[in-house]
Amino acid sequence: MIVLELSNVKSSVEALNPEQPFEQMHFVEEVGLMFEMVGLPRMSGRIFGWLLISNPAQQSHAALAEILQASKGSISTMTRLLIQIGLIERVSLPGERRDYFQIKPHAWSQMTKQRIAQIAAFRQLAEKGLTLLEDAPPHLQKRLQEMRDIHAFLERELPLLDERWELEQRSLHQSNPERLSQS
Amino acid sequence: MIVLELSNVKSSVEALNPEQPFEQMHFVEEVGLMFEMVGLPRMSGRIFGWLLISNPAQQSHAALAEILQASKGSISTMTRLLIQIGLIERVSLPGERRDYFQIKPHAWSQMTKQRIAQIAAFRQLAEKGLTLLEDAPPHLQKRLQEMRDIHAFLERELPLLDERWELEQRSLHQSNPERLSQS
DNA sequence: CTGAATGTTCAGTAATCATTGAACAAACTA
DNA sequence: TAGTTTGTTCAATGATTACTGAACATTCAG
Repeated sequence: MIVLELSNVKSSVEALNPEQPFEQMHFVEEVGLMFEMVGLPRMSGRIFGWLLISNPAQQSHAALAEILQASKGSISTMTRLLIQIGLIERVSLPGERRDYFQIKPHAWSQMTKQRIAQIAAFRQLAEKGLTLLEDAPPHLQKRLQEMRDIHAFLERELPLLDERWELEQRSLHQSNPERLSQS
Repeated sequence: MIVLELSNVKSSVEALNPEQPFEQMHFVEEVGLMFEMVGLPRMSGRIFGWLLISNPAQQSHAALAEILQASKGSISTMTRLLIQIGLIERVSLPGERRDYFQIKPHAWSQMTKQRIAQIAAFRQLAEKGLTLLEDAPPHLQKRLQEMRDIHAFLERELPLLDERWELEQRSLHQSNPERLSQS
């Protein structure tokens, strides 16, 4: 007879108000759907969604599998993906064998960088198209010129926008240093 | 015995330099792959890609099916999708029964608008998550606050960026009025 | 060493999504 | 009216992708 000890794994959900878990899982599902809309696997979105609201912020491999009702394999693959695209990170506590995952601070500027890369790819495609039309009448070239120009514009401007965001954030945290983390 | 009259349909490709078609179809495939990366059906990308380089810029239903080796059904569904998301438009010539499609001018600011809508959805999700954590310690809320704040920032700034683009374009075309379409 | 705990990899499957092709509809011609 | 052209819809197929679960590592404890 085998008795599994799961108490440590369940606590994260059951320690809460019994009304909460349902809403939490609903949130997790919604993040899953959003990720799917952006072209990422739904399960990667579920993991990310849970890490956004979990307590504590660090969650183990096993805890994720238990709460999201997913196989170990799935968790392993999807956390690898999320780490690779810069949205979460692995944290290992000293003296602990198991790994934990958490949302990576500034995960979002990582996403912005990816978007910029995509925009660059679109600009390059437009340029490739223009070389195909180099002998064509100008009115036929216009379509691709517009595509190239707007992507070049965004490629130039989005990094500046990101920089401005970083600056705003930094100055905000200076005038308000760590007040949030006391309570 | 049935004889199909296809000559009118083939002309669009065969009228060109015999080296070109291969490169053209390569371009079309690349656009297809890009669309797939962004989460849209590959065939919709092929149609869009061909409409970027086709001569004339307007292409009929039948011409698209022939050149892209796709079924009528596929073309019908995918053009509907592309019209719905604002990337192409249907043009009908007076006295002609068939419809033509072409790249919609300013297709790209349409795409920007969609991106902004997606960003708004992410911000709303973050807010929903924050209400789940309203009684949680502040350090747990930070993850979602960062998510909300950056998306609110982009939601505010991207429309301004788009406006600036429109302005730049308009002033460019005033100082250089239609010079491109003479040649 | 053996056994337990933790992760990863990968072959097989389940589910999803794009695409086809045939049936249908509408609009014009004769 | 019947026949032709043009386009749409939709059930069925094919292809792709996510996901599982079992086998395989690795590391620690005894």
